[in-house]
Amino acid sequence: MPDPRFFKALSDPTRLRIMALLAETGEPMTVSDIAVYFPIDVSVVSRHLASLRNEGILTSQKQGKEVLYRMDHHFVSKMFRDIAGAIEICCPPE
Amino acid sequence: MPDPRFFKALSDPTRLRIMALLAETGEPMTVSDIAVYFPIDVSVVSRHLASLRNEGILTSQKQGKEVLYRMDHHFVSKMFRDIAGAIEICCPPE
DNA sequence: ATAATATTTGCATGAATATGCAAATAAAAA
DNA sequence: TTTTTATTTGCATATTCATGCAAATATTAT
Repeated sequence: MPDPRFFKALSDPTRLRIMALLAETGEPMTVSDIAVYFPIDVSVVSRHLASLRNEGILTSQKQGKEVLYRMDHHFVSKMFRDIAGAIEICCPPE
Repeated sequence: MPDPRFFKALSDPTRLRIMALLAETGEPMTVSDIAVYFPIDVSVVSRHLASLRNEGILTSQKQGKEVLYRMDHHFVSKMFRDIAGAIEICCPPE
């Protein structure tokens, strides 16, 4: 089982919608780009993005004055797939 | 993406260790059985189990004065596998 | 019926956290 | 350089939540 902080990062509605947004577009987005979709302050979005990055779920790349955030889909999909695999090993479907 | 409450249920260290315990043993356990492994009050364990059950992660079955909790591994593994699949569809590995 | 055991629930409390606003920092534009 | 733009950080606040303890509930044992 992964660190509970991985799940904690995904346990907030706004952060989960940020994930969905990044997954839909498939393209990296800046903090401001993302903030457009949410009725909260940009600083709060910035903090949410930092939370997700701290768990390895997102990566960031500075480009001029902007910061591009993108999903680390290799990491994330592997994480979920590994968890599913571990559960199926210990509790095989009869 | 699933409901953030699914991840929230897994975001607590104790609840995640309860999951690991149920996965290791592979057998249903009573509240008291589980509580032995944790330095917290039984009532707290009971609440953690209820949280996991509310999200469909665990199921419970009353047996006399005891309550048996078991992991719904079909539900849980499918959930994780579906998430991994969704990510791989929208962000295919190049 | 009474007592003992297992679980849940009510209540209080301290810690974590999501949020807004203002200030700080960084980088581009004028 | 001065000013705008993008992002982050400091601070205060309200809410959520994990926890302990005691009481309530449910079921079995005596």
